[in-house]
Amino acid sequence: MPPRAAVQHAPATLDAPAWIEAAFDALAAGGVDAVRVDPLAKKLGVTRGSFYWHFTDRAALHTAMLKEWRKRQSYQVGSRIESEASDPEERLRRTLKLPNSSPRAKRAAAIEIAIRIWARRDVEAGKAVRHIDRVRLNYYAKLYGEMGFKPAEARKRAFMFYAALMAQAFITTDADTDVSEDLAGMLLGD
Amino acid sequence: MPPRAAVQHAPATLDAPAWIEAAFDALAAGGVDAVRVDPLAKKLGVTRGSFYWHFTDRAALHTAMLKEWRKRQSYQVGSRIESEASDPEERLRRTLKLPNSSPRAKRAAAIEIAIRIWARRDVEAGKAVRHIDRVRLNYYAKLYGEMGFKPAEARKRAFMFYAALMAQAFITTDADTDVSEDLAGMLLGD
DNA sequence: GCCCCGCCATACACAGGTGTATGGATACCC
DNA sequence: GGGTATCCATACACCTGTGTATGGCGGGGC
Repeated sequence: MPPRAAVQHAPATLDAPAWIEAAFDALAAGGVDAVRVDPLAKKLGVTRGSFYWHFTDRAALHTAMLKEWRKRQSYQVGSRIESEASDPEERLRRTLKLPNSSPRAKRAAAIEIAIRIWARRDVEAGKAVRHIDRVRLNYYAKLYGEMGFKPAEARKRAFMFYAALMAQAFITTDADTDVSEDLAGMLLGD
Repeated sequence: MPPRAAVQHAPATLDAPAWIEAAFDALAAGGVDAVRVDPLAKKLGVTRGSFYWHFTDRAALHTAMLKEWRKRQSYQVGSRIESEASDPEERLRRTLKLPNSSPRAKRAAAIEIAIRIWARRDVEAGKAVRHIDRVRLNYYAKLYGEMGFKPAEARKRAFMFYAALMAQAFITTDADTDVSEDLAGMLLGD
């Protein structure tokens, strides 16, 4: 037997979550169209026989990914920020810094972009995105509310905040200058 | 001969720009991977023979698209806004409304998203995006400068402005509520 | 020790896209 | 009105990916 290609810590047996994780990598790298069974199998060092055991379909993998993404609610809502920080302003400030922090966050941002363009043609992906957007905007608005803003103003500021957060992932600043400080200054006051 | 499929005003002879336009449609709909020769040919009512006459390659089409996109600088810089409006504030205000205006703008936004995710794996696309971001940020900063802000502050505000502009295309608000008014209020003052 | 079951490999048929080679049609030139 | 250049159709070989059917291999229960 040909030795199974050297992959990181390939567990003796491959489960569905492992496939989903690899699928997210492919998604981040090349969009939905890049999450294909055969390439994934090669990267995982197995054949498609494994895949079609855990999933009925390529579409099944896609829906599983969306379900998983919804569950994690990707970026940050209800994450450790919620537990670590106390006052709303500090929470927002930390949230704003996330995109520039870990490579894990960069991966999450890439996944986010991919899902958003995916949502243009897939109904389920669209539902997931709308759902997450609602959840996040409500959360930010809640925090701004706790800071003393009236509901209408809080919602506006929440949108601006969300916009600034996402823009850090989308806009390619020349150097990798960290603009989160400036953004915090404008959105939260110095 | 089978009658050439009924396509809108199909010119008797198909030139390279026509292929590129169709390619942009495909790009907006499904990303780079969706801009394929055979489907394009079918949609245009011709065979791939036509394509391979105008282009050497699929890659050649891609680079031609990037070149064209750079030329138009997509969204708005130096567009009719520049010629119609006089003062910088009014220019920014109009720019902010663009995403919610015409279906043409929506198409441009879709193309924009597609190119941005494309830029994650393609070097040339990455260069194009960085270039455009630089151009736009400089332009917005220039306008803010004309409004009286000092360079550093102008650059910060330019980023916020750009963020808000892009977010309108990326964030799916519940209804299609036009938030451009609120954004203008926060970014430009009421 | 046998059997069954979870997990994967192998092999097949098929669909769709790429690129090339070559021929055909049409218009234009003079 | 024959020749040439432009533009596209047709046909071919090839590759990549999908889904299915079937076989093989190991380990746990008893």
